[in-house]
Amino acid sequence: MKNKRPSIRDIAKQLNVSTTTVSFVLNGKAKEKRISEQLAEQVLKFVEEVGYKPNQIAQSLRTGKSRIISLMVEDISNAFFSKVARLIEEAAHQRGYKIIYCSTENSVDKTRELIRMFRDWQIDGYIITPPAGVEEDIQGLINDKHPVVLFDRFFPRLKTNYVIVDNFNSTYKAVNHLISQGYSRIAFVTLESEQVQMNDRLNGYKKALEDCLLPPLVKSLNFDKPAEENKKEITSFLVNNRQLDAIVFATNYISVWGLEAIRDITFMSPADVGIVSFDDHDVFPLFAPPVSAVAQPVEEISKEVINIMLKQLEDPEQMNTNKHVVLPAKLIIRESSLKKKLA
Amino acid sequence: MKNKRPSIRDIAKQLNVSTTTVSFVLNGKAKEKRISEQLAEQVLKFVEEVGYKPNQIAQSLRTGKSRIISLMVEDISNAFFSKVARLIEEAAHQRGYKIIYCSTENSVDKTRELIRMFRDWQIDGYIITPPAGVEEDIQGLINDKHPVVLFDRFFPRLKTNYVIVDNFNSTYKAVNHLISQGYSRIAFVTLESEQVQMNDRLNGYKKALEDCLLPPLVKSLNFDKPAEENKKEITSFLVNNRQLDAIVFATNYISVWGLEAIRDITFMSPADVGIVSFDDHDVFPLFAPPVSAVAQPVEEISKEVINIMLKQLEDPEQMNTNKHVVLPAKLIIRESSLKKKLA
DNA sequence: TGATTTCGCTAAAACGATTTAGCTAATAAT
DNA sequence: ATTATTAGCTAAATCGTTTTAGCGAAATCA
Repeated sequence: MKNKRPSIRDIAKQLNVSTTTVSFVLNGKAKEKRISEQLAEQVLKFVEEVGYKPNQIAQSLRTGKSRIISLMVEDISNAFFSKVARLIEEAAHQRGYKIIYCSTENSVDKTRELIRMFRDWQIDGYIITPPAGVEEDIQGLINDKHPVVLFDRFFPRLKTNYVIVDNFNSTYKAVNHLISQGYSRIAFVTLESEQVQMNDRLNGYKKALEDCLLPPLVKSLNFDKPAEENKKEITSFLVNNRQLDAIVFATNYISVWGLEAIRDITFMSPADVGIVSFDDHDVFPLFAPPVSAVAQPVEEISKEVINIMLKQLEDPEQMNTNKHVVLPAKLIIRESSLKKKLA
Repeated sequence: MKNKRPSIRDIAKQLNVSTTTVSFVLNGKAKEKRISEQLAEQVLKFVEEVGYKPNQIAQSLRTGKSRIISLMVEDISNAFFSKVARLIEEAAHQRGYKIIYCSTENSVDKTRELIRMFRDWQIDGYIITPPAGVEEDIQGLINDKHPVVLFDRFFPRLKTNYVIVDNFNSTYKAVNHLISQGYSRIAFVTLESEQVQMNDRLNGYKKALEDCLLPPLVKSLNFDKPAEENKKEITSFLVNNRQLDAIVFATNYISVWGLEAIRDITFMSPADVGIVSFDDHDVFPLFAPPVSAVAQPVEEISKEVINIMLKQLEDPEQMNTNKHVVLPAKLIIRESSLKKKLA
């Protein structure tokens, strides 16, 4: 049989004191509550000896705090998100918080259900990359004084904390880099999406071309469609626009689709076309040619996110103070975006 | 102010019944406990109306069940693990369970601490890819009647449920494939590791060579060292063994290191050497040449794992019944392991 | 009719912590 | 010597559920 763990009452009984006393000592309120040093020490020693650990559930029920933070990302199996998740998890653990991750899959319904579930669980805080359409649910969290930090994207109309990268300028620079390399028919492959970060990337692209009086060429995909279908979409887009000489992909997984598409097109080789991916990926250096990327500063993003979250948790005064962190992304130039010499 | 959610008492009061009654109805025990259909319906209707949801924490405290399963993987940012995690998460959600993931980083200390923490939290079940050295901690969980499922690896001396792939035969076949392609100086790059899955892969490799009277050539890396250092190790290994004509990498991230190493060696080109990676990766098809891989059946692994877990959770009779699932892995042959014609 | 069974419901005790309010004895003040 | 203060501790309420044991009224039985 599972032999029950000792409760605070067991401890109290064995020491012939009240649970109150034990609780005070354990919560470092011995001084404040005038428990004699002698007794306090005795309690601590005994607790250490028997290895007593307070029951977190009971503690949560009583205090209303769970020391759990939820981390809802678009897709945990995406390299960018899993990296951030890993870093946030680590930082949180060090501060005594647990993280529950999950993937929203950019679905409003799933996200909504998850938020509801977490609220039922009285989770302490919410770190979210929200899909378009959950604005009200986030507002609800804020209204009810739950600490919230958004990242990767945000809602312009919502007063929230968020951490993002400067999508507009990053993309602008990436496109400019291509132009400076001599590319002039530059396409942009993105998602049909209302999300700000996607829009900013698109606008950065458009602005860069506009500034150089070049025509934009945009292809939008549907996140919800299966990958295979999106690959085909890209393929026919490329086939129908043979004049293009460079492509910017708006996320790392779109890049992967796109590269597969290029591979499958006989008249096109990855060496013939300038490529920049938004979001870096461990393996991009290994492609032939290596793929240039706009790398988001994963460590800094994670650090900012968890800091804002912990600050809120530790000081309710700091609740939803509307912190906006915009970090620069870094253009990593690899061969794929360098103009090859003509034969 | 956070306006408090209604409690079961509030519901009871408003309906002029006891909390007991409400509880019975809510838990579907109306019939069994002889609550009149009329009243039962009334309660359900009202609960629906006001959108009452039981407080999960209180429920946990009372029942001792949290409906949370912990999922401890080696590294959540590794494609294999994050895929499995995502699938398990999805299946668990559908059955009303939450998942807490975390990364062990193959550290005994971190794993131990995590297990301790989860025990404090009275987590319902444990899904773990254990690092070597935590055998006793796992045994402790089992002794205390906690549902446990290991995957990716297991401890031969431990009576536990586990789900793995047939590492030995999968590797054996992969090496045989290389041999059949005409490669004869085949190296194996792996980790210094006591973990069974790594050993089995190594042994499968050795056996295949032995059967063909070919000499083995093994390089072992250290998981804890930084990636850069391991890349250098591989580089010097390759430089010192110029005679080799094919390599099997024991995990997908080792493959990535190895491919980088090859890229950096001037006299060697990925096209010149046969390559198979244990563990597939989304981007392997995109490499030049595309990388062959032993693909673990991610969906089936996840399905088996969560099924065994749920069976235990739902029927304590089924607790730790020592289920061993060994799934076949699939050799996916891409260009990298096909012998090129000599010029 | 009186005894027994069934029906429909509920009071109250858990679960394991925290916290408020207050008690007793010792010390200080008057 | 009486009162006020303080030191040192604790009883009991509370958080929101589940569940055991049982109560009164109606129905059934003898």
